This record gives sequence, structure tokens and C-alpha cells, in this order.
Amino acid sequence: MPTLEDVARKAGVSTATVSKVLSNTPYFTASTRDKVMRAVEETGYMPHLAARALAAGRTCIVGVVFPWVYDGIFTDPHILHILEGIEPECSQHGYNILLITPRLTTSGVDEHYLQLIRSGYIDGIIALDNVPFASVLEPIHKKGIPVVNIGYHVTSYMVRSDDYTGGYQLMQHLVALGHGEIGIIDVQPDLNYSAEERMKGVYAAAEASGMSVESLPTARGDFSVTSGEACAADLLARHPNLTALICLNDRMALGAIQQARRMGRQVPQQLSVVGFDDIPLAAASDPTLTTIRSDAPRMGREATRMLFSVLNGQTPDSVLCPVQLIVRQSTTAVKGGCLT
Amino acid sequence: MPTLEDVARKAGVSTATVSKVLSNTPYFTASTRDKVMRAVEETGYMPHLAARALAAGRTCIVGVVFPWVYDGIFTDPHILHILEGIEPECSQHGYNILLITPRLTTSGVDEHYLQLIRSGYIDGIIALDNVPFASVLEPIHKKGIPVVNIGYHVTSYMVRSDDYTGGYQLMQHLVALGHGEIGIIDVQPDLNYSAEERMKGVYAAAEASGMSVESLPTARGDFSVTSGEACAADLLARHPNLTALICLNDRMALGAIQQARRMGRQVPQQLSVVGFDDIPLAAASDPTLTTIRSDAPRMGREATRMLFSVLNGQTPDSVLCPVQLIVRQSTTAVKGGCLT
DNA sequence: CTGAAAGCGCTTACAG
DNA sequence: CTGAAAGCGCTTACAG
Repeated sequence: MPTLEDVARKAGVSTATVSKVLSNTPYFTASTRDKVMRAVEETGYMPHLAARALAAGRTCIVGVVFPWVYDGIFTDPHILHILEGIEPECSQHGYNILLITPRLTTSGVDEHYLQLIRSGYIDGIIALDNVPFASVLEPIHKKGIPVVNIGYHVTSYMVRSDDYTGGYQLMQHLVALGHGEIGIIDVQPDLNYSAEERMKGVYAAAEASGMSVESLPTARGDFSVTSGEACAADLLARHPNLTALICLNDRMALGAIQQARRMGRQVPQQLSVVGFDDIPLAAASDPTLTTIRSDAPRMGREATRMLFSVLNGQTPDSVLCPVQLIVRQSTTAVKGGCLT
Repeated sequence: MPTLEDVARKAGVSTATVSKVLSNTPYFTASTRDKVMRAVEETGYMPHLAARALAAGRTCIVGVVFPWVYDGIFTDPHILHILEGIEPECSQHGYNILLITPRLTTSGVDEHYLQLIRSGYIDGIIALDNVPFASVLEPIHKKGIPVVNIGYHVTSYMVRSDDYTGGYQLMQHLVALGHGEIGIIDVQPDLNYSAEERMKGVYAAAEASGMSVESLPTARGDFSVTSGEACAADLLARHPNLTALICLNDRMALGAIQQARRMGRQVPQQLSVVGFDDIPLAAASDPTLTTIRSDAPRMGREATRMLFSVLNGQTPDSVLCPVQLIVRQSTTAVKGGCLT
């Protein structure tokens, strides 16, 4: 492999000059540039990134930190759509993506992660740090690497999805359809920041329409389909007069629909059900599911742009990404209810 | 950040010695090691990877090359399950994953990809190189980086899914259920290597059971749900006596089921339908889909192990990963047919 | 505008 | 077993 020195010799200039031409400093004449570029062509020179990284203190690598909090990390569509937004921005800036998946437990992060963060290999980080029991941010802060977090853990630069408004819209949608007897399938508190925000939104909308938050029948699932079934069974048995269910994610909603059917309740004619996330199955299930879609690629894109702006010495504002209510077949006006 | 020299000074030895202790060469006494390790502790030393890469010629980075052949790259479950198998192996070996997504067109790969490959940043590569019209392997070969390919493009080390056997099993399954009038929904040749192999398997099984391959009614889709619908409409109109359809992927199979229903054919009572891939929806659709599952995480794992073995100077054998027939509700014995 | 030289932080023959 | 020294391939003040 040819080095800078080979190019310099061939062009009849010093390595310093070649370096300057190649890194687009303004200090050279057109004729020098031509000589250098010709030599680059002829030698097939390509910069050695590790050498450049050592000398310049920049690696052109951004770390994308997806903590390994559960097995499904690589198949979670949300995470992947975020990556989909990150990749083109990095590519465009000539940056490479190092995929970092620390094992995150209540006792902290793993050793390999710590080493990597402190290794000088990474110019900036986009983290997906959003579980209450632990954070990946601390070693990053300590090392002083610029970081943008997608999630609710607090740092200087953040991108969040508007979970609160999503929850608000779901409740509002059901109220507008005339529903008054609404059950909730949520999850245990302190399990997930987004879920907490969603619930706050649901409650705010309930209060805004004059409902008493305390009296909303509630069951607690764990995001899984089966927990949705169990919760629906519980709620519908205890409160047969319910006309609608708000589920904190789509998978529980799909489980709830299955269970409602089993108990002889048609969806949506006798029971409206809403979910959250707009997973692919939500558009393909029967009935299709009314839900909230967040713009994950946009979150990735915004986070990456923020990171580059930080790397350029600016201090961008944090971003709240809007969500969208997707009305499908699983909700309808309450029978005999009055539309507002 | 403390450097090797800081550690050496504090331990009262040379940097060469510290380096030897840290890289586990056998050339030091226990007492030296203790001194060094204590100094490492006290200084909080962490090796600078770029410096190490430059000096040692190893970066501890493996590139995972997923060519950007279509938008869905980040949401294709198959790709992600492969990544799921790659990550733990790399992590275990102390290697980091650089995610490389070259834009692949008939005119070749993009410039940024070429630079990266030739940059000296990457010790080894796992590629997912499997579309007939272009390959990402050539620049890798040219640069001489060890590479394992997951797919049908030829290189020294390869991992493939046994598409052929998958196709064979689907046909065999239908024949065993007594089906004799079987339609095929395939895709255009030269579009996808895996699809070609699947078809070869289907044909081989057909011949093995005495069918004439030429007479199999066939329609050509493009992997999409809607193309599955169109193909089913075509086939069932032209050949009303068909009792089963083999579709080269699940999405076309799901489309075919929809269309069959619309045309008044119950699945599976009046028409058995099989797919290929076992996408998540295959287990959740109505009816659930009989299909072929390939073990993507295993493919990722095998490829990574092969790569590390190549990096260690060995020459591992290529791997053919077995597939599995998943029998679900969309297939049943032909009415009045004789089970063999 | 150009170049000589130091230096980024490590590893690795080599000599002892 | 240990260390002095060269070198990996680049960038960056600095002097001219």
C-alpha cells in the first residue's frame, strides 16, 4: 500500500504539503494541487485511517450504542428504524458506524464496553438509553465524548418521541368516539420511561374530558401478547361494561383482541381496542389496529445531525419528535354513544 | 488520559515491558506483572486503540457488510437475525463491529465504501453478498482482507442456507399430503440466487415423485404481497383444478391466500399454500403459514467463527446451514387424496 | 505557499 | 527477562 511519503516523492513535494492538499486546508497553489492529485491517482494512494486517527485525534467513527437489555434488540423494528435514519447521515459526512451493544444490567455495564469508550476510538456517540434501571451514559460523560441520547435519560443533547402526546391522542380518540367506559392495560412503573410518559398523556386526556383518573379500570401487563390476553380477561370479567381498551403497546393490544373474541366480544363493534407503536403486524392483523406511530427514522436522523453539529462546536437544541395517530379498524363509535 | 509511558514510569519499567505484560506475551516475571498491573490500576490506563492499530497493524475491527440493495435493509428480519449471531462472537473475541452498508448498483459500489475497505481500518469482513447483478467482494479481495461471505457469490469462505433442500421439502410435503395439481409462484431468474436454488429443489422433488417439471403451472411475482395476489389470481383462473401453491417467499404466499379467499377458495380446505422464510407474520396470520425456516443467527455465528479462524491462520471449511420445514395451518391433505 | 521536524501512543525486532 | 530505539503513517505548529 502506498503511503503519503510515496505520493510526496512522486509529486516532488513534502508530505506536509500532500497532507494539506488532501485535507482541504487553504494553503496551496493550484499547480501544487494538480501535482499532488496526479501523484495520488498514479499511486492509488488511500489514507490509512488508523494513522490519521492517531495524528489528528479524530477517528471518523461514531459509536451507536444500543444496550443489550433484552434478546430482541436486533429484531426490534423501532431500534432498526432508528438505525435506518442514522446511517445515511453518517455516510454523508464520511463517518463510519461502530455498532456497540453493551450488556446492561442493574450492576452496570460490561468491561468491554468501558474499554471501548475509553479507547479513543470514537469521536461521538448516539445512544439509545431509555431504561430506568441503568444507563450507558456515565462512562461516555466521564470520557468527555460528545453524545446525543435517544431516550429519557438526561444528558446535554436529547431526542425523544412525544409519548405523552401519543397517550393523550389515544384517549382523546376514544372519547371522541363516545366511549366513556375505558379500561387501561399498562405496565409496571419504573420499567420503561416511554410507558410512563404514555400513561401521563392518557391520564391528562382523561382529566381534560372530565373523567376521574383513579376510577379507570387498569390491569398490568409486561408488553407481551400473552400478558395482553390475561389483562383483557381480567378487565372484561371485572368490568363487563367496558367499551374500549387502551393498551400501552401493540402486542398487548393484539393479545387483548384475541381474548375479547374468545369471551364473545366483537372488535370493534362491542369493544374498541387501541395500541401503541404501529408495529408491522398492526396493519396486517384482523381487525387492523388503531395505534400511535412514532417516526423512528426521523429520530435517528435528528440525533445524528445534532451529533455532527456538536462535533462542529455548536450547541443544538434537544428535539421532541411528533407522533401520529393511525386510525384503523379496531376502533369505532360506541354503540348508541353520542359523537362529540 | 494516561499513556503507556505514564504506566511505565509509575511501575519503574520500560514501555516495552508494559506492552508485553498487557499483550500477554510470555516474557516477564510474576513480580514485573504485579508492578505493571498495579500501575495500570493506579493510573486508570486504557490502551489507545488507534495507536495500537497503527503499531501492530491490527484494528480489532471486523466489518459487517450489508449492501444497500433496497430500502428495507434495516428492517429485513433475516439480515438482523444474522447480525444477532455475529455480535456475540465478536464481542467475545474483543472485536468491534463496523457496520458497512455500501450502495450497490449495477455500476458497482460507492466511493466511500472503496475508501473504507482500503483504509486499513478493518481486520476482517463478514459480507452478505447475494444478489446476482453486483458484488461487494472485489475490493475486499483486491485489498486482501480476510472475508467470509454469507450468500452465493463465490469466495474462499462461505456460509449458505440450504435453500435447495428447503424447496425440496416444500414440494415433498405437498406430495405427501396427496397433492398432484400444484402451482408455483416464483420470481424472475437472475434476480436472487436463493430463489434460484429454492426452485431447483422444488423441481428435483417434483421429478423424484414422477411429475413433469415443464407442466407445473407457474406465475412470476416479485416477492411482494400484491404480486402474490396477482399470481394467484392468474394461476387459479387458468388452472381451476390446482389444489396447492408453492410460493418462493412468505409475503407472496400471504398475498396468494388473500386472493384465493376472494375467489371463493378456502385455505387450506380447498387450497394448500406454502411459503418460504418464516417471517414473524407467518405464525400470526390466519391461517398460519406452512413454510421453511432458515437459521439466520446460526449463519451469522458460523460466519464469524470462520472469520476468526481465518484470522488465526486456519482454513475452515465452508458451511451449509440446514433449514427446517414448519408445518402450520395453511396446508392439509388433499380432499379425497391418498396419503402416501 | 512550502517543508523540516516533532509527535500522536503504541509494538516489535534486537541486543543485552 | 528487560529496555533502548526505531517505526507504524499521518498531522500540525513553526519557521521561512
